[in-house]
Amino acid sequence: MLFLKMTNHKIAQILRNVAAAYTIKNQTKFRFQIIAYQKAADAIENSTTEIKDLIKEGKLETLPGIGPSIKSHLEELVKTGKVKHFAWVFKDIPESLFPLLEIPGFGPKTAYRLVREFNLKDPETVVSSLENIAKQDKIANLDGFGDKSQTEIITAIEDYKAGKGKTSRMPLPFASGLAQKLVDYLKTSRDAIEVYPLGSLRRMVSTIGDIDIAVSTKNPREIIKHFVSYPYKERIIEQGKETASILLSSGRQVDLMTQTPGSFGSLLQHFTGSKNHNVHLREYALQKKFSLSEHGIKKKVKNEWKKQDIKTEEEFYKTLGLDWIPPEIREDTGEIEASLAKKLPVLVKLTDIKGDLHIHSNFPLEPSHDLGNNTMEEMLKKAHQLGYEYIGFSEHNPSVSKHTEDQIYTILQKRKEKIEQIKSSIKNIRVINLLEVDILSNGNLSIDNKTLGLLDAVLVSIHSAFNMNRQTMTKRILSGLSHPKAKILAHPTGRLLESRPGYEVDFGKIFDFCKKNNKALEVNAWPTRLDLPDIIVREAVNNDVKMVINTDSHSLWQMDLIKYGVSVARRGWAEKKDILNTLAYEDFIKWLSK
DNA sequence: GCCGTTTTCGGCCCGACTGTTTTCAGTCG
Repeated sequence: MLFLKMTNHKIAQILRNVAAAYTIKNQTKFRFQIIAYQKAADAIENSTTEIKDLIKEGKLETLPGIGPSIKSHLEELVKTGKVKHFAWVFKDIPESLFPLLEIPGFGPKTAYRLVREFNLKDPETVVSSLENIAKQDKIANLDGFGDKSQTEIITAIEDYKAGKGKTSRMPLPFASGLAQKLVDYLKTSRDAIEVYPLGSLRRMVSTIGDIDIAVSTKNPREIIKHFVSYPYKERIIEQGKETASILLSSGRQVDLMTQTPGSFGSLLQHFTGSKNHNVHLREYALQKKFSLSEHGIKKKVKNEWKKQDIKTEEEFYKTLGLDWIPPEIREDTGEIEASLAKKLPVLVKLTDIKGDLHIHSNFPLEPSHDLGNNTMEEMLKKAHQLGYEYIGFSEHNPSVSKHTEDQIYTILQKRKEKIEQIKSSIKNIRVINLLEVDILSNGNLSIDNKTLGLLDAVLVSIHSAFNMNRQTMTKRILSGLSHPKAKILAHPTGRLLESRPGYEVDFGKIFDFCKKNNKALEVNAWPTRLDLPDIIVREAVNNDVKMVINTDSHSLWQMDLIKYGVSVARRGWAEKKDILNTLAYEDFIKWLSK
């Protein structure tokens, strides 16, 4: 039955389509329903639990933005595969309209107008058909359209088909590098006083769509002229008096906003987002007779709005009676309430990290997965430079198919001798003898007890047979994790950003087990993993489950990526106490041997 | 249609930019 396979993403999409359909039906009459359905879609997209499981557990209404009405519609959807009320909303709305909404510049009104005008009915071909129609010069003479909008439609569709613009997201470190180039370029202008990357980059979101940059200046005209002359731009998307957007030849979009130094605090706050954070903040502010924007804070005095310039972000929040909120948690998931109550978390910091426990050296232990590129000595030197107290080597276990148990024992015995020798010669950093061990599909660890005895502890992880159902996978992981030597579950969801969704696991059960048995979950800092995902980190924190932040480094330079793991932990509201590798060596070892 | 540190009723963010318009609708974030 089809509906059983309905993912959260799919359900969110249906709700967004409902909002779009309401917009076409009567935007004024349904304006609050439109907002409500969009909010509900956001909540479902961000939920870590499948909607059908939430329904089973009777917890659907715990999602913010889901009330009695949408709840009953979703129950109907999951039970029967369709919803009476939605059928009514979608009546007279051609299905072919929805693919067009994926294209930048197309909203419900434009899309509806065009599919009706040209009688486009097939969702599969609507985009190409419309492109042809535009190229045949048939749009420009419609009422409300013109040559320019026709050209824009062609460009937008071509970009969309080529995957340019807002159609894909890039890993955070890649976006940081790209943004830095823009920042450096903008700083070459005399008129640029301060330049910062903001938006999802500043909030350290795992993947970034477009790059947002703010400039403090007394001369926005010059800054914008300079910006749109960026040598690596493909074209200018828009260019106004205080903002502009360009498309890079790499297909990425960059948005620029400017503000005078005296009001720069307001722009920092506005352009950092998130959108939901800002909307909530503005609603809260209204109660206090404040109106917020990127230009400043207006206060209502005797029925007249009086504008106040805001220089810094701290001042912005303070004016509203709030503590400054770290950008990483500005997602409208309780941070405004926490700030108001003076109960914001003290988030873990990069400098709190005292060691990295997931390091692959090039010690030749003939693994079935990849070996590292540097010697143990080189990696220790790097760890010392990073200010660490300790490091754990955790290469993959030797290949099971290519060795006998005795051979594996011998390899790891040699490795242990090597580590002992290093311990006696290198004194400025402590070494822990770990290993990354596969959990086989039957739940057993891939090496035997005798060999495990050579090690201080192991990280366990899934590297095969990903396609198990939730129950079996959960059982498999708990079985592997139940070995006394297994202390850390590495990259717990197995996801690869933008390419693999990760296997299905019941994290409720994993949390219970970890808490009861002193196990930890890894926050893997590898840029395309960032696994645990931030929203699951948040649940782990709420369940008092401990974590470690590791890089999974296979080369020296990768050890610097730890900051991205820290940012994931921060986005999950993790404090120092939640992260075990903030402990001093003695305390960490004490936990490891518990 | 949702929600609550004025509220279970009566609210619901704010502004830039563009194109096609002579004052605004649509889209975006």
